[in-house]
Amino acid sequence: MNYDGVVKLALERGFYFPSCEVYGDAQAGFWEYGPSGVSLKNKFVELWRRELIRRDAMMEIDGSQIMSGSVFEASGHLASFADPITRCEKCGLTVRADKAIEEISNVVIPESAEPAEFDAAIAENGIRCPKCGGQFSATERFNMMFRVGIGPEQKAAYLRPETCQSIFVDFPRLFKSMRGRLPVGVGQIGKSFRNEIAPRQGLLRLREFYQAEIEVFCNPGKLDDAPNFAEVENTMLNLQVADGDDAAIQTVSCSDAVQAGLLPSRLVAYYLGLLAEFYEKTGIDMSKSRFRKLGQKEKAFYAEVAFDFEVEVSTGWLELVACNYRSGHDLSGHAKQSGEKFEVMDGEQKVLPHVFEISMGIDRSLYTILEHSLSHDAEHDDRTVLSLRPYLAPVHVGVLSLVKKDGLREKTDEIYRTIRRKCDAFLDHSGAIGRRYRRLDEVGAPFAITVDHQTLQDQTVTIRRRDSMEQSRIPISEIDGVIAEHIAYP
RNA sequence: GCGGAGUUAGUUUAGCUCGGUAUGACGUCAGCUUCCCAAGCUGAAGGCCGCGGGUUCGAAUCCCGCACUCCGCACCA
Repeated sequence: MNYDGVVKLALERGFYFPSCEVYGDAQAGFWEYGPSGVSLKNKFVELWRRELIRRDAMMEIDGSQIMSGSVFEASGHLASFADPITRCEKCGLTVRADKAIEEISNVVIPESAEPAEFDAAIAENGIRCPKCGGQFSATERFNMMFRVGIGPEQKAAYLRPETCQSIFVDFPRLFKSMRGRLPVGVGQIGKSFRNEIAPRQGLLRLREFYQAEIEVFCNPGKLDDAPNFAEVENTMLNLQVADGDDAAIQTVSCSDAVQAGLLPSRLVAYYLGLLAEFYEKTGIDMSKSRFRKLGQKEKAFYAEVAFDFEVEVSTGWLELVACNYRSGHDLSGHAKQSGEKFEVMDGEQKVLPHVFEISMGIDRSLYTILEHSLSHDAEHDDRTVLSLRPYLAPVHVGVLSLVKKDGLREKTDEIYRTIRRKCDAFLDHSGAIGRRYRRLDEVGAPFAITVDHQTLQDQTVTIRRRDSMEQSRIPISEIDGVIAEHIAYP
């Protein structure tokens, strides 16, 4: 399916839609999830918990979305998260000062330089607007963090631009109170906020978005220990280590990737393996995925080695997860800024842990799942089918009466009441039976149970499968078990 | 943020050139049919035509501004 097809489904079936849409002053980059979207998201998050948090015995926290200025001084976001920008006074073209200077005159000025240095370089090299030849204005810093004022004095604080800072700040307490031992992962699901210049493409580029982040704290001297590495040694990864979008992608096992030096350590390979196994279970087409090694210029300011997990969708390659080896950047920054001690004991050794991060975009992941799962079934009147994995389906089972009269409605209601607390069931009496099946196909419901006249005689119902459209009869007493078995997480 | 295209019911769409408050389809709801795979019959609801201003006796239609959506550039910590 393509982008427009997913958006149409999202609007028609309550997956997601623009925020504040009834008002003219609604801002771009804000979308909300409807009932189907929330149900899908909750199930996705549960899968993430199972496959990453619980599987690796990580801790999960839930931190504040508003954090103090010191946090972002220490993290480097106040300095590095702000782009130096300048604007053409004639045509209004806005460019990054450092990039424009480098492209036009080959003079390299670090991104973190003072605005006056950019202005000086622009004047010295006679740099003018590449589009219209106009004069550039004085360079300013545009920070992508949303600033908020706390209390009557409006003290400065910020909406977090990534969830992980609470994990770093909380690390000393977590390690002590939860009896941590290296390596240890700490995860968090939550919202992050970035003042994007041009948000676009719905869930793919938001100003307010969900992240599922994991920070693995490890002893930098023991990056090849990875105690559970054997679990993923045969897990296959699509790796793209050379520069360039079209560079070759090699499909190798985690252990081969380490041996061949494609990945820097067993620790990194282990977590990429877990991540690949997780995404396999979301139903995303893994043959359209890659772990792309980022070049020096693409990496975030805090990253030493970075791999993006990307998936091909109709609009191109889409980054779903950033995997960054952040080294000691964060903990040493917070240690210095706060005066708190962030070193911990690893056996007999006192170490400042390094951090390997798995920073997942939930909204983008959900979009990708929808796009890869949505199709038209040409063999059956072009029916629209959302072939979600059963455990991710917003509705697990539709409960239908073949017809409403002769007591079938009442019998159907009774069955619905008994199963609705055990799974996501949807009751429907109205319209032709075939239309109700098709409607369930569109929200991805893997099963439909239909009550007919035979039900009243022998206490059996038909169960219809979304993908094969096959039907079979089962006793009412077995509905619970059959549904539970098929919607269980893998 | 720059340039381009667009915005009409839940979705999709006609009407805009040549101003007179809007068309069809799908969907939804109620009833009939009682039929196990959409598009059968009857009926209904749903739009101040993105928002604001201007021109006009009168604006979906013409003009201006803004917002949003998509595409290209830039941006993506």
